[in-house]
Amino acid sequence: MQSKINPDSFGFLINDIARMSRTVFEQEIEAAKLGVTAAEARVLAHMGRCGAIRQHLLAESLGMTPMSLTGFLDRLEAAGLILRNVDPNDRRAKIASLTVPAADILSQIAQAGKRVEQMISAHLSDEDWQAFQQTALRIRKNLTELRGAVQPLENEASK
Amino acid sequence: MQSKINPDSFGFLINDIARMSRTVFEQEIEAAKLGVTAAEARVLAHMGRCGAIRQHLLAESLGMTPMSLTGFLDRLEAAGLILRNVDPNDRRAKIASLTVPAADILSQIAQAGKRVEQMISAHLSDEDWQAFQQTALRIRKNLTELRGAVQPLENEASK
DNA sequence: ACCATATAATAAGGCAGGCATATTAAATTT
DNA sequence: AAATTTAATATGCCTGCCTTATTATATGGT
Repeated sequence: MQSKINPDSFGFLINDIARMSRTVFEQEIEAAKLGVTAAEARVLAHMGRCGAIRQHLLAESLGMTPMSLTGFLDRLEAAGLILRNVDPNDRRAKIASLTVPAADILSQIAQAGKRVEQMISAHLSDEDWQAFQQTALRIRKNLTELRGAVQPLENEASK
Repeated sequence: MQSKINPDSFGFLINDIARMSRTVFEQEIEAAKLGVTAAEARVLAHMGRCGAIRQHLLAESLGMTPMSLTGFLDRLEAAGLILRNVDPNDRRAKIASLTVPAADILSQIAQAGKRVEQMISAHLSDEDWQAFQQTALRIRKNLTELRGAVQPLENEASK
């Protein structure tokens, strides 16, 4: 009846994997002297997929607040990897885009990612690995939907 | 040839899941008013599994530096959830152990974890879920071994 | 027995990845 | 034209983690 907790339960397990694989990934990136962190790489990767995009949309696609994204973009801009241009259709907005040098970085990030993937998937059959990724995609979808469905409070009540 | 990066690759995917599930977990814990963070909960969980243990061993089992652990233990001690006693066999060392009130917290953490697990595994068959966890365990093992095998540098060279 | 070295915890301080709140400028609605 | 909403940002905070000392104690070599 005392509900023994165990550190192999889902949350801890996923967390461990994320933490350790980020460490490995960052070591790879460090070794490649790219000068970006894993989180910054994630921003670049999304930008690579989306193309030029307004910041708030990019933030949404990354699942972070616009303010958090601002910090990343500040650093990436300082590193010459992205540009911020005023949106001609809405002068409040800025459109973030990758610079030419970013392409090379992006490709090296991808390679580092693949090396890490290989290390991580050692001793796993291809089927198991595929299945794992499929399930992971489904889980992320569940989580995304969960997040979308959370705010049924705080609309009413003032005024 | 241009090695298109995509944000569904392993690293980003795992990271997304970890981040989002930690958020959900923290919301659950917040709602339960336990007064601990997810990372603190992880420390408690490991302590629950290990029993009374020297700090540096606990840190190792958690994959963090002893100094990082010190901070966690400071907070947990202040919250009355753990004790630090001098090891009678080595007065430099301290042995961390759970207090009686921690048992209740631990059990509530476990319940919160289970609720999150249910949310996350929605729409998944039991087989898929089991397989996922098995693979995840294997992956963590790979990562742990990787970490163990990393430091073949920095011993020689001085003096 | 004494010294050198190694080890356990900790203090101090830093960095990254978030967040919430408030501000400013521009767009949109009325 | 005024009120409201929206896009980005400034400021300042928290948490998780690290590195580099520092202090106290153990331990091994001679």
